[in-house]
Amino acid sequence: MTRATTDKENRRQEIVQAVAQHLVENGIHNSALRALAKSVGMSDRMLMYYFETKEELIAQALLLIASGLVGSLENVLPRGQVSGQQILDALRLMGEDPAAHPGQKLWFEIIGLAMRDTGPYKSTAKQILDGWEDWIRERLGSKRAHLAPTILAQAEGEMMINLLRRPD
Amino acid sequence: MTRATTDKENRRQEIVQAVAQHLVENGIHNSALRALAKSVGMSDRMLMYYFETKEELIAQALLLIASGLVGSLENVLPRGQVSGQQILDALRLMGEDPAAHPGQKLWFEIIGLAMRDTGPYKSTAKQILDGWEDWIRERLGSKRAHLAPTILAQAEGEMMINLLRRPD
DNA sequence: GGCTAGTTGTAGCATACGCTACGTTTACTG
DNA sequence: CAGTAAACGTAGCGTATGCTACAACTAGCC
Repeated sequence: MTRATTDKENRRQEIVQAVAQHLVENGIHNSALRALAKSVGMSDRMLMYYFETKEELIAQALLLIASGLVGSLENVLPRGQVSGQQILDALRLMGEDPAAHPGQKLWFEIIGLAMRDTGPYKSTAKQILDGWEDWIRERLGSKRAHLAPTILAQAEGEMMINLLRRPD
Repeated sequence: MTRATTDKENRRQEIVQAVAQHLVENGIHNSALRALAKSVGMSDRMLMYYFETKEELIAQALLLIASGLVGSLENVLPRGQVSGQQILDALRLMGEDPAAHPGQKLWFEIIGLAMRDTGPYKSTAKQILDGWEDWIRERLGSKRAHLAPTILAQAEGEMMINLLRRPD
């Protein structure tokens, strides 16, 4: 029984992984249950077999994306004694990478949904935001840690405006 | 015939007005045709009589909101020779007014939809963004006008983060 | 009064969505 | 091998959505 549980749990993780990828590539807007099932390679019936509701599935996928996103930041800058300007420059550089754009779009899609919080979007958005702020604070060092909220806001604002004004 | 056209046009404007109000109060997420019709005080059938598609109706309402929003900014600060800090402070003060929150939520909802641009959201978002940037540039005066994009990003980022972290 | 054009109500179509009923297959245990 | 529970496929339910067909009413003009 424990073995079966483990297998099922592994399967669930694979599904969450595939759904997360689908979300990044296609957005929440184009993620009906049937479309997700197609991306995962199974029927929507099976998604409901492995997860109670669509909302639970999406929540887990967003969680995975959030942890991956914050984790990927970990090694791009050393901790402590980095100036705010250097942090902003690093974030700007990362933001310009076209490979990062789908994830950024998804991020602001989540924010839009969080505004009328139905479901897991608001908590996920807060979590990602906190992750970023912690990351900034750690680079700044304790002496300038109070600048973190301002730098975060600047970076978020620039990211949003760039996405809106980009042609694509 | 010209008279009939005028009457119909007036009626259209009234509808757009009511729909705009509904959008600000309830968000795009809760704005199905039948819900809009109820707010306007007519049947959804009539909405389709006055407008070709729902998309056209929403687009016009968003346009009205955008122009009203930028227009309301006009007299809160004098033009020219205002420092970036003063502008940011003024925007922060406005953003803290609870009466402004529904509009702000709608704003980020529009941005989220603009990310997968289906319909009028992206152009409306750009338009509002340009309006704000122009407003900032005019307050700064020509000497410091180049600071406008940075200030705009800072203000947008702070507004977004505040909305996400607010309890409600 | 008839006629036409603009206006409105009733009812419902077609599609998409999240989710489920129900039966069948698979795989493991005794 | 028999029996049982997990794993899956097929089909479709109920609801919501954007939109429309169709008939009826109203108003102005001859």
